[in-house]
Amino acid sequence: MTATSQPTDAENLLRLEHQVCFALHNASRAFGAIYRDALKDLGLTYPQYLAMLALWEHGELSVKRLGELLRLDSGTLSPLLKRLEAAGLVKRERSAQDERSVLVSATASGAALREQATEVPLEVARRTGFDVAEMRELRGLLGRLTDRLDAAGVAQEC
Amino acid sequence: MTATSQPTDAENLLRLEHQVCFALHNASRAFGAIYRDALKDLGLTYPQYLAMLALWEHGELSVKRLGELLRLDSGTLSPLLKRLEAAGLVKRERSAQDERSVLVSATASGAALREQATEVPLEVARRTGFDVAEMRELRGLLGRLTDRLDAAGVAQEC
DNA sequence: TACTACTGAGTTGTGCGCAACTGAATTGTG
DNA sequence: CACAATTCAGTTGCGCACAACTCAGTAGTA
Repeated sequence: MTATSQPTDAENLLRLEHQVCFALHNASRAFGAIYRDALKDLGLTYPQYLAMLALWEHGELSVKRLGELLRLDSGTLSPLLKRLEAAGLVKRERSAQDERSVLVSATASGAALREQATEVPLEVARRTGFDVAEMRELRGLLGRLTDRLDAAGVAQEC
Repeated sequence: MTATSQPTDAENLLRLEHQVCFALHNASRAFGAIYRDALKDLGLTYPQYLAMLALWEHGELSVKRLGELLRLDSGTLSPLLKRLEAAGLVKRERSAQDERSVLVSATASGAALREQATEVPLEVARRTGFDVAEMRELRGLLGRLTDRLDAAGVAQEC
């Protein structure tokens, strides 16, 4: 570090960028800890919970479509869905129209879990004491950031 | 969704917080993809890069102190540090004062990597095109959120 | 001093995330 | 029609994150 000179705008920017990325990483993990605890009665991890939310909301989904909704590829989804299937929450079957595609849907017991799952966001909200306006603002910032990062990630191939 | 009735406050809140956590998760992964690409020439992952940043800034650190700085426990740090040691970037030795403690420091080659690493945040900044005001705001929101989540996680034990 | 409690690092096991790959089914094109 | 290119799901391998545990070293206490 140059002790005598003022930090330049560029240096401040780099520092800020690093702090934002690290803060994002930490906030995501801290949130994970809250959900891990709130979800342990259901026997679900957070990614499994997201998959069930998608199936509850949309009904039957192909692995591909589910991956688009959750931003996950088959390398992550296939084993996750196998675990949900082993737990009896989900059914998988090849599509008759396109034999490459696998259709995933909640079983009766998976659908029944939805009732119990409504407690989860209530519990999370209770424990975190959210400020609605702040969360709305945060969501907006995160959405814009993710869009820009995705664009930067794709643009790299040019 | 009940098409005829207004969503209740509870439904709004739940919907909102679900999106925030998911948005956080996605933004963190999108950032990870950018860093993964920017770091591949250095042969470092993002968590390894964070560990090197801490060692460059503070010099020799115990595993415990490093874990406090990065918010990681020995279950994550021990194998990570072993990989950095195998790559020749880091040295580990038992403390003479307290034989339980292991002191970690950058080797000559680890220190040399610092020069090359200065390109990383430049590359990330170039590709993401940050809005400084937005990033500053995001950092603040994320910090407050993490504090609240940590407090909620610890408070659970009461 | 002996005994207990605690601390710090490491190990094991599980699940997520991602890259790289395989293999089967489908689509497009000559 | 035949053959190449593409699509979709799954597998393998690696690293991170975390819980639960072990073990050695240290500190506190009767």
